[in-house]
Amino acid sequence: MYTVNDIMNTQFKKGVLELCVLVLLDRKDCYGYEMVEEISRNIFISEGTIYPLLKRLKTESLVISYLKESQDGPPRKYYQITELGKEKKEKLVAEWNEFAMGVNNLLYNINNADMEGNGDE
Amino acid sequence: MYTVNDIMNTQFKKGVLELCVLVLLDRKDCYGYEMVEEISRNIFISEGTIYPLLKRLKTESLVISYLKESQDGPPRKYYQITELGKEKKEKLVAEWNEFAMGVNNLLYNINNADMEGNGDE
DNA sequence: CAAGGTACCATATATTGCAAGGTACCATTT
DNA sequence: AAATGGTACCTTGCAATATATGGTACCTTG
Repeated sequence: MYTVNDIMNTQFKKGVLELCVLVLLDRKDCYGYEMVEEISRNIFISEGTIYPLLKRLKTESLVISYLKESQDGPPRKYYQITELGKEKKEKLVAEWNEFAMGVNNLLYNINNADMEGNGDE
Repeated sequence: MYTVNDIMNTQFKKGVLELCVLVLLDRKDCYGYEMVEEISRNIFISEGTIYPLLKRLKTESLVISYLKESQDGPPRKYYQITELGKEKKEKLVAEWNEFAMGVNNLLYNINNADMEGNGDE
């Protein structure tokens, strides 16, 4: 079921799954189980993680949900991203990019101390 | 003092700071306060974060420490990476790269469902 | 009707970053 | 000499979140 090795550092994921879910939902409506499968293609995720997350997103009005019958099992609860959710997504994407760049700078020893000549305190 | 905006998602950092510290120490011995300054050039980090982290790394024998006098203030506690620490660093770097790639795949909609034709369950 | 896949959910736990607060050294200023 | 501010260390309590675990229920197939 899970295609990515599960030894991946759990801590790395903190905060990123919210981003991943919002990105997926910005493409199309999805139900929880489906998102676990999608995300699992790239990073390991447990089923027990997605449902509390979706609940939180709904509480924060970043998504809404509706039920839909299924032939393969019980009814599916589809989630749809809201305008607020889209804004949040954009923000998270920007933060992620900045963050990932910062980490890579540190890993590759790119010292940008000189690049910020303006004392911005 | 802190050059990176502090609105960056706190959760993103989980687990990454350990990686950053080990990478810095793999280049040269550092003391805590110094590492906060170095890391802060790229991602925000609070002083209250580094000392418990260093303590943990020491407990896990990933680093050792020694004191050294300073003209600028109280004695500095320098940290030095161990062989075990270097192994851990390599592992974390690899995990980080895999993870960051996975997230980017999701963000850029690179569907690698076809790339793993072997049903490996 | 039993088994297994699909699909949902809740609870308890562990990890870890941060804020807040504290101690102490040193140089400069008043 | 006293006050100030920067350097440098540390601890405690809190908040956020991924996971394990366990549960319910639908549907198909043997």
